[in-house]
Amino acid sequence: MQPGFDFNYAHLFEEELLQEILSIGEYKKVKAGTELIDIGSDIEFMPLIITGAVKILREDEKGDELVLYFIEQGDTCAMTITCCIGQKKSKIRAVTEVETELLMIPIQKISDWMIKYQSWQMFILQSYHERMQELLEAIDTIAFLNMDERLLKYLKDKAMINRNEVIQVTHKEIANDMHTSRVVVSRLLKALEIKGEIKLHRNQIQILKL
DNA sequence: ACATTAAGTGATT
DNA sequence: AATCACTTAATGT
Repeated sequence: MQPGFDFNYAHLFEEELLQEILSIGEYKKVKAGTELIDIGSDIEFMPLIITGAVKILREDEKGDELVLYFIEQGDTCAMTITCCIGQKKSKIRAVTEVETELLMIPIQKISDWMIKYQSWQMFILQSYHERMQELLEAIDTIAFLNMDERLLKYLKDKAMINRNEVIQVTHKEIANDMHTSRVVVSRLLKALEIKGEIKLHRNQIQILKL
């Protein structure tokens, strides 16, 4: 059994399914910044995250990005579920945020196991539900929150994912993730620093109030 | 010492 | 909140 897998998933599935997952799933360890799924690509595998985190983003025709949410250990990608009920091409991009360990499950197995295992069906529905919630939260954030609140949420999410109150990032990168300009980010960060929420350094930001 | 990249700022729309 | 134009600061060669 892969290290870590036990901890996150073992209690969810019955023994027989667990053995199938372990024998069929392909174990992978990837570095931070690895693209797992691209927009328009065919989805062949469903990733089960054992450790680490993945950034899910949307992109427009010009290549401008917008981060929707992050997924962590014990989570899976809802896009792969969508593709099992028709849609084949991915509508989102998935990039690892930190070094991540995963199990790649062929998508055919998703529906096979849905019929065969009650626990798997629950897991898939539960995951889909959680992703739906996160998507709604992302919409709320973009539609109802001011840019500075949005920025603070982004920083806190990022700190949470990295399990570190100091995050390694440039203002430019934040601007890309939030689909705004670097100048705006710099100004808002400065304001947050004055408010005592964060401390700024070159290439890194310390979150003071988590 | 010089070039490059990150970050700060005023002014304008 | 976006863009421009410019400055200042930090870092690499």
